[in-house]
Amino acid sequence: MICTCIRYGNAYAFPVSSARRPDLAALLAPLVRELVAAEEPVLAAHGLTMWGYVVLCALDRGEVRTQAALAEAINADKTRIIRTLDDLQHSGLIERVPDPEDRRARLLRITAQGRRSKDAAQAQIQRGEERWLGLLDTEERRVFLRALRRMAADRNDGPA
Amino acid sequence: MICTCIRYGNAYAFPVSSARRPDLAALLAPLVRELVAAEEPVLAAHGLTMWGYVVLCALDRGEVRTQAALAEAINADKTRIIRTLDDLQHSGLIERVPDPEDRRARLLRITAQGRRSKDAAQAQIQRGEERWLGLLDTEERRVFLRALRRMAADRNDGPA
DNA sequence: TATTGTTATACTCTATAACTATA
DNA sequence: TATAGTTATAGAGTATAACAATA
Repeated sequence: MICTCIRYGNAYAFPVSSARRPDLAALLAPLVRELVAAEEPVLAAHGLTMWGYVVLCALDRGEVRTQAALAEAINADKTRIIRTLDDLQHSGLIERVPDPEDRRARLLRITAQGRRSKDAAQAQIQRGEERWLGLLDTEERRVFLRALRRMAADRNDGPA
Repeated sequence: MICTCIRYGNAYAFPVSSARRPDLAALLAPLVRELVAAEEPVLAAHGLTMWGYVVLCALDRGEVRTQAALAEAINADKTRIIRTLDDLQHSGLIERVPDPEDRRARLLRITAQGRRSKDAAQAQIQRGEERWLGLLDTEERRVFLRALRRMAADRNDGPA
């Protein structure tokens, strides 16, 4: 699969099964890979890396402030976002200021420029997604996105 | 969230965007990761690795015979499936016989035992997928899977 | 003692190059 | 010369461990 499946954080090939219906992952994983492949040149054109874009999106949501919280929010190790933060800060896309209430922590914030870059990249990314969503009619598209959001939102609720 | 995206074959974190709607990849990638995480213990219980399962599924489809064709079919480098093939062969799940018409090539075939293992694992995997598909009603499920198959099938058709 | 951010190290997985034997 | 399969090497990306500063 991308057929790739993911363990640790690495990607593996996925089968397109011969069963009555293919495994969900076997359908989804190649699609994800294509979507990601389509995103990368767009991000590059906007001077962003994938991780950088991830961070900007998370900060723009405004739900995290510290590096530790950010790392958890994007499911990354706290050590592996540091370089990304360094670069984003150096480019003026984020700010990193000491937390006056906890001098160990540094508070992160997306800058106006960072938001502009992120929004511009995202707009182009979502236009590109029409290559796939355009295969669906209006009703299918509505149901698909609703279903997908529900399944994605179930993330933290499941029993195991 | 997985939040992982894929480049080369590696995984990256994905944003949950603040836009009108999240990026498709941001919705799909975490879901894929969860699906994969759910598959792994099942595969392990059946004595299979993810790559091994991928290979068995591909061979069971019967569309490829040589190692090179298999590698292409599962989007893997030809060098990185060899160990997997060695293991599968050693476990009696596949056969690898010289091609009488081209003595360079080795023809791959899933064995009856291999098919049993694959089918058993797949049945359990698809039962486990009900954790997600069960969130959809009958009509949603039908539309979702149809839409997904259409988008996944578009793989080789697109303009770029 | 625990936590935040950081750096340095080791490990996993992958791709690349090089080899052989055939074609 | 090109291709199928294989092996060995180097590289990218990640997690783990260890550290300083602060709580």
